[in-house]
Amino acid sequence: MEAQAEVSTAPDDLGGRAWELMFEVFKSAKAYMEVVAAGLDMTPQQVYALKSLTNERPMAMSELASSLGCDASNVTALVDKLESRGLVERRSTDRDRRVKSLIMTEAGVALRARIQERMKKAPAAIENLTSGDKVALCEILSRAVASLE
Amino acid sequence: MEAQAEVSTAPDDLGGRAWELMFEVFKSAKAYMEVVAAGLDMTPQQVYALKSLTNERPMAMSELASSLGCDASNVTALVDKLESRGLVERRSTDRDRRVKSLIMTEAGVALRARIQERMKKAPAAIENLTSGDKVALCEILSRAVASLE
DNA sequence: TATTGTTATACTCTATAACTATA
DNA sequence: TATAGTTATAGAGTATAACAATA
Repeated sequence: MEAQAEVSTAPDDLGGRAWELMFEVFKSAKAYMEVVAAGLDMTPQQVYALKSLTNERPMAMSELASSLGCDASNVTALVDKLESRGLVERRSTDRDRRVKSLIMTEAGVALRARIQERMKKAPAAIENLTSGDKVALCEILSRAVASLE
Repeated sequence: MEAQAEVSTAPDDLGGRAWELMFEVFKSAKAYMEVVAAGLDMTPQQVYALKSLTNERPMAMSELASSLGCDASNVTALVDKLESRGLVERRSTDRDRRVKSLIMTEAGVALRARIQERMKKAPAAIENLTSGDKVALCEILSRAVASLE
C-alpha cells in the first residue's frame, strides 16, 4: 500500500493534500464495505438499500432510488433480489395504486440489524486515531460541512 | 440530498461521527467530480488515472492499478482509451521488458494541468477551512493513513 | 517457477428511453 | 397529460481465470 503520495501539488496546497489523504481513507473504507457485503452474501448496493429502509415509515421505490442516489429504473432489479431472498416485500398502497411501499420482513429486519452493527464502526484508519485526534477531526469536519450551507 | 443521517451512533462514538462527516464531504465532492469529468469528455476513472500520473517518475501499468485501487486487468482498457486520445504512451523499459511505463504526451500533461486546476477547487468544504484547520486536518489524516500500513 | 500485462468473461451499477397502469 | 414503476439496452467499473512474454 502506497503509490499515490506523489499526486502532490504545491508544497503549501494544504487543501489539496488534505483531500488526497481523505481519498485514501475512503478507499480503505470502500474495501471494508465490500468485505462486509460479501460476508453477508450481498452486493454493496443491496447492503446500502437494506440499510436505508425502515418499517416505521415505509419507503416507496422512488424514495429508495433517491436515497441511494441512483435512477429509479435501477431499483426494480435491486428490490427484486432483496425480495427473492425474502428480505423485503412490495406492497401496493390504497392511496395511490401506482406506488409500491417497501416493507422489511422479519428476516430483513434481522439482517439490517447485523449490517448496522458491522457498519457502525468507522474504517480502521479513523478508529486507529487517538481520542484527541478524533475530537479534533470531528470539530474540523463539522466546520467543513457547515461551510457548505 | 439527505437520507442517511439516521445511521447515528452513540453520542461518544467519535470515530463514527467523524466518518459520517467525512462521508458528507465526499458526497459533495463526488458529484462535482462527475461534472468536471463530463466537462472534459472523460469518465471519472480516466480523470483519476491521468491525475495519478507524472512524468517525473513514470508509472507501470500495475502501479496505476494499485493507485486506482482496482485490478490490473482493468487498466489495460483504461490506458487504451487514454492512449487512443493521445494523452499517454506505453513505453517498454529496458530493465524489465515485461513492464510498461506510462508517459504522458504533451497533450496529456496539458490536460492533466487543467484537471488539477479544476480539482484543486473541488472540495469546497475543505477549501473553506482556515489554514490552521487545514494543517491540523493534514496532520490527523496523515496519521490515519499511516496507521493502515 | 513467478511476474507483467493482456484477453475473455461475467456481474454490478449506472443512465436513458419507451412502455404500463394508474392518476 | 403526468407520474410510479417496469423493461430493454448500453456503457462503465469491477474481479477472476487463463495466457504470452519475460524474468
